[in-house]
Amino acid sequence: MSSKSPYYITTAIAYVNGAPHLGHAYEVILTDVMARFRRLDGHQVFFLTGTDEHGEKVATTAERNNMAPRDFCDKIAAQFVEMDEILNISHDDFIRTTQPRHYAASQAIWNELTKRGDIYLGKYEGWYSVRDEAYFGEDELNTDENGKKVAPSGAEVTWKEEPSYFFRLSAYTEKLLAYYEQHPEFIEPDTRRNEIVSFVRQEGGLKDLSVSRTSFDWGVPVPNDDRHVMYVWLDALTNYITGVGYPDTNSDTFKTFWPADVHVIGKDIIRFHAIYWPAFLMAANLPLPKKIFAHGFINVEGQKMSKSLGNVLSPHDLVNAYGVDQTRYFLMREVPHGQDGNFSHEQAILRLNSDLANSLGNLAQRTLSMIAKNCGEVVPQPDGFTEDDKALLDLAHIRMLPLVRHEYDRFMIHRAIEEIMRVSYEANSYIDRQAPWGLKKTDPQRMNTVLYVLAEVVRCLALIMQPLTPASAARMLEQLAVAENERSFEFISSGHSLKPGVKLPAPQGVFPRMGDAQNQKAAG
RNA sequence: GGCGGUGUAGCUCAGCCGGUAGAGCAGAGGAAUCAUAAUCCUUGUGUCGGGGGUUCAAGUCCCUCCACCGCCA
Repeated sequence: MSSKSPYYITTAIAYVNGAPHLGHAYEVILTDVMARFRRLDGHQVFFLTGTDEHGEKVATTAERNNMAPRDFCDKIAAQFVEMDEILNISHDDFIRTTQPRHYAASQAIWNELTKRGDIYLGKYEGWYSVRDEAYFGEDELNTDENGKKVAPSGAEVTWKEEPSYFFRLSAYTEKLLAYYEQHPEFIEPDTRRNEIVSFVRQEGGLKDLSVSRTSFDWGVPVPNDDRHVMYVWLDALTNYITGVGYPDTNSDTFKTFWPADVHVIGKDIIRFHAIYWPAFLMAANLPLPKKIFAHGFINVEGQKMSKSLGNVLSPHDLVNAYGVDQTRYFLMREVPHGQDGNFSHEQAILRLNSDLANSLGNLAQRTLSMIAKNCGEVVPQPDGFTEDDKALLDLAHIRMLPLVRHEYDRFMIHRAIEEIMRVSYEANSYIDRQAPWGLKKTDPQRMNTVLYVLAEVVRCLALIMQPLTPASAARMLEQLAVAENERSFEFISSGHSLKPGVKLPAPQGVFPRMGDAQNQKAAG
C-alpha cells in the first residue's frame, strides 16, 4: 500500500473489576482516533485493546457475586466488547488475559526473566490491602477511628507473610535512567516523565519487585512452581506482546509491529508502564515501546467522577443523548493533550452545535442543497479559478493535512480539530463572500465554479474528519458520491478532485443541532 | 516536608529563542437570506496570581510570597 512505517498502538487493558465507564470510553476513543488517522494516512496499523482479568480483586468480586472468576470475567469482558462496538472502535484484536495465548506468552516471558537470572525466590511479609492489591510499610499506615490499621487509601490491611518470587528491578535503576535520558519522548506528557524520573532517582534506587503470589490462585501459574501465580501487572503488561504473537518472535506480526509505537494509558498507571514494563522487556532482551502516553481523566460538571457523588457517566448515557460521533468528537475536542478534561452537558451542547452543526454540518448542507437545486443534482462544472477560489482550495488540498498531521503526531487532537475547524470557518466565509445564490441569475457559470470549490472543500473536510466522526464523515462522503476506496488521505489533493457531471444523491443533514430535549434526556 | 506543574479576556485555552497581549465560545452592533433560526462582518481599555529584581524593553529570565493540582515521602 505504501512505504510508511507500520504503526502499533494499544490501550491499556481494562481491569474487569467493574463495568465500563466514561474513562474507559475516553481512552479507547482516543486510541481509535489515532489508529484510524494512521490507517487513512497510509500506515499499516495494528490496534490492540482488551481486558485484564486476573488478580485477587477480581477473584474476590466474583465471589461476592456468587460467580466463578472465569464466568464473572466473561460477563464483564462482554460489556467492554459491547462498549467498543457501540463507540465504533476499530481495534484489530481484543485480548483477554485469560486466553491460552496469553498464558503461553506470560509464562514465556517469565522463563526469559528467570533464564536471565532476574527472578529469585524470597519471602514477602507486610501489611497487605486487598483493595489496593499492595503491601504497605508500618510507617505508611494510618489508624482509623476504631484503632485499626488502614492503608493510606483507607482500605483494611492484614499482616501477611508469603513466599514470593522477586524481580531484580534494582538492577535496572541506572539502565532506566539512562534510557529516559536518551529517549526524552519515551514518556509523555513531560510532567509525567518528570514524576517517573524523580521516582526512579529516589535514594537507594528501585527496590526489587514481588512478582508472584501464593495467597490466591486466580492468575497465570508460575512455570515449574504452580503454588504461585504471577503478579497481575507482570501478567497484564505482557498482553502488549501477546497481541502480536509473542513468544513467537519470528511471527510476521511480531516482526512487523514490535516494538509498539505507543501505549495509551491513564495517568494512574504510568509507573507500571514507564518503569516495570521497560525493565521486564530489558530483562527479556526485547526492544522497548517507543512511547508511553498518559492521558488525563474526565471530570463531570467540574467534579471527579465517583460512585459516592453519584455522577458516574456511562458511555451509553452520552451516546444515547448525543450520538456516537458527537460523543467521540466532544471528548477529543474538549480534553487537552494529557490533561484532565471536563464534561458538562451545557458545554457539550455549545460545542456540538457550534462546531459540528452550525459550522461544518451547515456548510455541507448549504453547499449540497444549492447544488441539488441549481446544478441538476450533479457535481457542477467549474470554469477557471479566481485567486479567492485557489486560496481556499490550497488550504484544503495542501495546507490542512500537514498541519493536522503535525498535531496528531504529538497527540494534540484538540489542536488538530482547531485546524480542521479553521478550514470550515474559511469556507463559510468564502461562501458569503462569493454569494452563489446571487450569481444564480447574474453569472451561472461563476456560480457553478463557486459551488464546485465548496463541494471540493467539503470533500476534504469529510475525509479528514473520518477518524473523529467515522459514520458521519462517511455519510457526507456518500452525499458527494466519493467511492469507499477513495477515502484515504492520499485523496486529499487536487489530483483527486470531484469529477464534474457525477450524479449526487439527495442531500441530508449530517450533524443535527442539539436542543434542550437532548439536554433533558442526558441529565435524566 | 521534597520534587514537578498550573495560575493570561465571562468560559476553555494559545503565546517559540524577552520587544509593551491573542484564538474559539459566550456577549454587543450590523449585513445577508443559499442553509440545520444556521452564516458573514465589526466589536475585547484584560493590573498576563501578588511583590521585588535583571534589562533600553518581561506573561516571557531571576528571587520571593499566595492559591490550586500531581508525584514522592
